[in-house]
Amino acid sequence: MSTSLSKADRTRQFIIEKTAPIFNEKGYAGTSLHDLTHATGLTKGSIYGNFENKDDVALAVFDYNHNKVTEYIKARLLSTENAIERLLVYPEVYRNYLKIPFLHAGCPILNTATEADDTHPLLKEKAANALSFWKRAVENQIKRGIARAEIKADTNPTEIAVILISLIEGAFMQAKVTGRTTELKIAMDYLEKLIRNLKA
Amino acid sequence: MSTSLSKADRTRQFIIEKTAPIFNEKGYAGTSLHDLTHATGLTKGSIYGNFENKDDVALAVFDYNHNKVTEYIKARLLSTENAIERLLVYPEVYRNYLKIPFLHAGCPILNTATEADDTHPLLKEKAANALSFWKRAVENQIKRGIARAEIKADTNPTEIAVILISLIEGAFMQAKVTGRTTELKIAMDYLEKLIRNLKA
DNA sequence: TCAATAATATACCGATCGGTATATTTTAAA
DNA sequence: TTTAAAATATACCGATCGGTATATTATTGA
Repeated sequence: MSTSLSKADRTRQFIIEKTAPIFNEKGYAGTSLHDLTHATGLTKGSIYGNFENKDDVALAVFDYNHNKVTEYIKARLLSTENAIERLLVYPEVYRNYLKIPFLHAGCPILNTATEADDTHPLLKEKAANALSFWKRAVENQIKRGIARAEIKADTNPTEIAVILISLIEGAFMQAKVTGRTTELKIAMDYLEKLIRNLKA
Repeated sequence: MSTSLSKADRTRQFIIEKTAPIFNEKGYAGTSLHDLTHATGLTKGSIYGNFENKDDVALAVFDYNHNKVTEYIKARLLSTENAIERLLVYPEVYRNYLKIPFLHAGCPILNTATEADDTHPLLKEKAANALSFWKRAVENQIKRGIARAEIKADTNPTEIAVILISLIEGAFMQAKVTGRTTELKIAMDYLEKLIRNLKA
């Protein structure tokens, strides 16, 4: 065999990859089984042979979408050692979201959080965990920067992390709904200034 | 008659008021006709006698929800003449969103913008207009504050408006999905500092 | 190469979707 | 009080929803 994955594992992955953009675009309630069969070219029988139900697909898709963003950011973070430069990766990435295919339909965390908060406990929990993960990652970058004497010692890691996430998500939402990047650019410019001001 | 409104007008208003929280909670795609009949105690015939279709209800409900928030903010804005105090109304209101019934299910702009951006052009436009309206209102408060010499003359009204909106929406989303207000509090504390720093 | 088995397709289920034609009831002006 | 019109309820439509039992096909270890 050319791969160690079973046929089912490959089909499962295939379904996730093909339907990921749809869930991110239309949301959980807005995505139908027909959308899944149409996007994959498979039948319901095949989809239900690999997933328990629609929920099961949605949860796997969230992980996939979130992972894509995380990997993309991570690769850029590791391209520099400097803590300030690393923090600047965030505004840089989201400012250019139009150039990043899997961010076109929106931030998976934002989309999922907003739809699922009152309706879908499992998705809600996944979105909440993703946010915690993101916050901790930013906090750790700041702590590392303080330890390396690249960031002011009196910087509050949690505060900066929360501001960074809020600005990105809030501005991203505006960009998506207005169809222009004016506000996103303003917010990311401000965030960059704020980050540069952390320099020791 | 005790009111000048026709029966139909009153029923129409009744339907809007009763279904407003549901649309804000479940979203457009997640709200069914059954939800509407259940919430109102009316039948489909009655609802379709007063509205053209589900879209028509959703659009009217968005206006209603958005108007409620706007009126609430406006009343508090007018309680003070000072520009800084007026700007502080925004973090103060959203920080306490749990105490405000029609904000429990989330900010109607955020909810609508996130769901409708790729799926529902009319709702998307309404959300975009609401954002423009909000931005202009904040800008005008800042310009007024500069004219009254209460705010630094070199303040950029648009920049502050965008930061204010982004921080509120981004932090609000986090509060809704995590179920705690820690992040919202941090973001609103920061926003208050930022606003107080505008003082001339 | 050949079975056993795993994976996928077909055909169907009841429930619910948004929507409507028509009958009944309520409103309100004369 | 009567009556025409407006408002609401009833009963139904076809389409689509998520989901499943079973038949067919493809895979894979022996």
